[in-house]
Amino acid sequence: MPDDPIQELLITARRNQILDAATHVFAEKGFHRATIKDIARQAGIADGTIYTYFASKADVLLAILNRLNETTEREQHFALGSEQDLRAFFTAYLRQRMELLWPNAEVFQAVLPEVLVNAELREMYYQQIVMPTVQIGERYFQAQIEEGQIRQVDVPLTIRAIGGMMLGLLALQLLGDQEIAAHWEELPEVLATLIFDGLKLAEGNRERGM
Amino acid sequence: MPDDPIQELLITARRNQILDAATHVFAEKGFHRATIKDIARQAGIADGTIYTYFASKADVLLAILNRLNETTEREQHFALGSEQDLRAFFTAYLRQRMELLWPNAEVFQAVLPEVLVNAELREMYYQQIVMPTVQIGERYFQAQIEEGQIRQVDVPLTIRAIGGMMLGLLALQLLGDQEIAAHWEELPEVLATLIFDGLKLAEGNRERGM
Amino acid sequence: MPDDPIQELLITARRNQILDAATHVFAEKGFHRATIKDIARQAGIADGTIYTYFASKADVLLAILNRLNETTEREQHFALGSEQDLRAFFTAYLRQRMELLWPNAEVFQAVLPEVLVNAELREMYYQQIVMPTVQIGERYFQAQIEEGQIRQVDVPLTIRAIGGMMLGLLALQLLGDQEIAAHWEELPEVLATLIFDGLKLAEGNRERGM
Amino acid sequence: MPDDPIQELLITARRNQILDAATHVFAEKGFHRATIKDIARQAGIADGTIYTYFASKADVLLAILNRLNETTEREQHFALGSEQDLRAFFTAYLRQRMELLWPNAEVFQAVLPEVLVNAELREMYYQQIVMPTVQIGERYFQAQIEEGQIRQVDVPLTIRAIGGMMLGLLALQLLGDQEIAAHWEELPEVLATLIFDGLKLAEGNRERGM
DNA sequence: AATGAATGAGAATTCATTCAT
DNA sequence: TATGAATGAATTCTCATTCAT
Repeated sequence: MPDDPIQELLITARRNQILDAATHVFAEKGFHRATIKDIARQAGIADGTIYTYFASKADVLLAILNRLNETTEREQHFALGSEQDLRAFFTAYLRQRMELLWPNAEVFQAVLPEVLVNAELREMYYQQIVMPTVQIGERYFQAQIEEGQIRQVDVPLTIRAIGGMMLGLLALQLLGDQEIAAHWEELPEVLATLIFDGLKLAEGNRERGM
Repeated sequence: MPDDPIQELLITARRNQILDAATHVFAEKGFHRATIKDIARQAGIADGTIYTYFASKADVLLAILNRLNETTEREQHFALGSEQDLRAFFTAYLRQRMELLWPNAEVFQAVLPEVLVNAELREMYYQQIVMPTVQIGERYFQAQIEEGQIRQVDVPLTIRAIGGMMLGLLALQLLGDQEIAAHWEELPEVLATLIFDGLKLAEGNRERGM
Repeated sequence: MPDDPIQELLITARRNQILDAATHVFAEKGFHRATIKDIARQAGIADGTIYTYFASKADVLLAILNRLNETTEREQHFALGSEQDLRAFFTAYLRQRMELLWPNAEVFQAVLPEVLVNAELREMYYQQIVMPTVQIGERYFQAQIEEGQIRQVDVPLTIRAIGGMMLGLLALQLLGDQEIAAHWEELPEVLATLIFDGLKLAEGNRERGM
Repeated sequence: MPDDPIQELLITARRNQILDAATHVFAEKGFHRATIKDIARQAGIADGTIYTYFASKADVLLAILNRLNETTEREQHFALGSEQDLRAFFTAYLRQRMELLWPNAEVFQAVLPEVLVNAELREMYYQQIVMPTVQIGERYFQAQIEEGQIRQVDVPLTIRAIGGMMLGLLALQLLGDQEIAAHWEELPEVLATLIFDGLKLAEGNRERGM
């Protein structure tokens, strides 16, 4: 009975149905303003049913976070360093990062505000989502520096700057910025150029004011 | 009574006392978990007194946001472009941005989560705080490009990338990142270099692997 | 189907299985804190199955009460007055009363609290369990008095005093009294002496202070 | 402010108002069936007000128990052993016990069922109410035996038998027994005679069948 | 008959807000 | 103006009961 694979499937499906509904409602109203009734209605089930699958409202948020964690882990496995052209690689890397963040924008909107405010969730989010991502980047950057592909930089701070930039851009979009929303396809290119080439004029152009 | 300047002063002082208390409590527990009782106790006054100065709990948050807005406006007026060396200017600019954000970290922690979740506040925050800052940056970048000081870039996205980076770094720190907290003095330098020079090797170093 | 004796047996067995489980759980947690799930788990069946045998949770308690009633009735039929020695008779009588009460202590703990609080159950318990027992005692005492075996007493109150004593001692034990639990074997003797001889000194001992 | 004697008085009065209401409602419906709304309505206040004075519904019950404890303690101080005639003393003693129990019948009905079912309350009730009463009795009985006033008996069990008798008679009345309710004035006399003289015929009457 | 997921009524509790003092 | 007790609407969660499988 407990290991009946069909049961298992039904349970997983129902859990996901609830998590989808909760993500939507949390993103719309925030964790606290969203009521169990809201989530149940959105999921098309009765209030009580939620408690068959989750211990509490907080547990629902936790499960959303865990699902995000799984997604993050899965998508983290991409072929780093297979590119020849470093700028092209950066573009690809940033595009992949964005393709992880943007489609999950609703999830972040649902989860971030509460994470920022709840010490326990904060710790969990930082350990399970932020840190692993940061570490992958650090390892890769260190390798690139050692291979002489990129300039000597303060790796930890630089990685955080780049990661923070992605997170910050997402936040600006969540805050209602239309520019980012309208041009997000171009963002990887723009960011890659910014990060790789910097703002300063190319060597040859300096005198010519271009 | 209404125009008595001493009265006015007392009222402002009491309002600020309450806002300070509320900022602290909101940052610690979040807007919803923080109760009027918490704020009153922190401010050393009675619950009811808060309602002499603010119409509602939401109004207290709004007032925190407005006070932040005033701070932002005041500090926004800095002498742009007075620097000769552009990298030095960037360092100074980023340092000034950070000096606006970091000491107000508690305010942001108090305000951001709720702003991300409340459409009305979001609109207000975006119009009054994000947009003005972005526009100042846009105007300045445009000027620099036209003067041939920096490379041709997509100004709106680049500005947002840089602003987002600051916001994102703040967010990472709020999420508990120790690296940023420990090295925030060095951040302006590191970021200025990253943004101005990029990651790619300096021209002369390319073959030598440095 | 309805009169199939094997069916009947199965049904009775299942009902008793549920009643045993419920008695245990009610005694442990009380009627209200005990859930249908608790009872079902204790009985090793599914929640819903209970409703095949009982109309409601209250009905389960009622059935426990009725089963207690049957037990009481059955054990009530003992040979009164067959003893010669009246003190020996009393000892035997009290021992028999206690042997009815003590092994059913769990049942009383399950049932009493709710009976004390529920007018309907109270009425039922009083009519079906208390009254019959009291009446048997009254009839017997009356006979003893008429036969000149015991002193003239207020029969109804005396009977209630003795019955109450048994009930009260059980209650004290349920409340956690170790003395009673440790010495219940001696109780019939002690009580018989108390009730039959009283506390006062035997005639011959009065002067000698013993 | 915290030690303002008028405030203190108001608080005590309001607490007692709530405890009176709760006692009534608990006695009528039992702890679990009684809702906070019931208690509030009975007390003529709003639901929430109860939580200004008590931490929870369980805390209200606890407070009823503590108030009972205070009453018990206060009334326990009576002049034991001042009587000459032992039978008269017993009558007085039992009357005093009953005058403690009977007017508080509602309190017992409110409290006993839950006490019987809740391990924590049980422990508390036993330690604070049952044990002190038992110990006073034990000490007194021991003294009487040593003075040669009463027969050698098993003191602990005898005391419990007498105390249990009182408790059991109260229980029988709570169960709806009319006989006890109608004759409770006579009970001390009847019980004193029963306990002191026992049921057996007075010496001289044995042969004459009286 | 047995199961146990789903239901939704009901209860305890919280807390923003009011208002008499 | 300041106070804080009182209010009661709103919310989370529980659990007896139902019913499709």
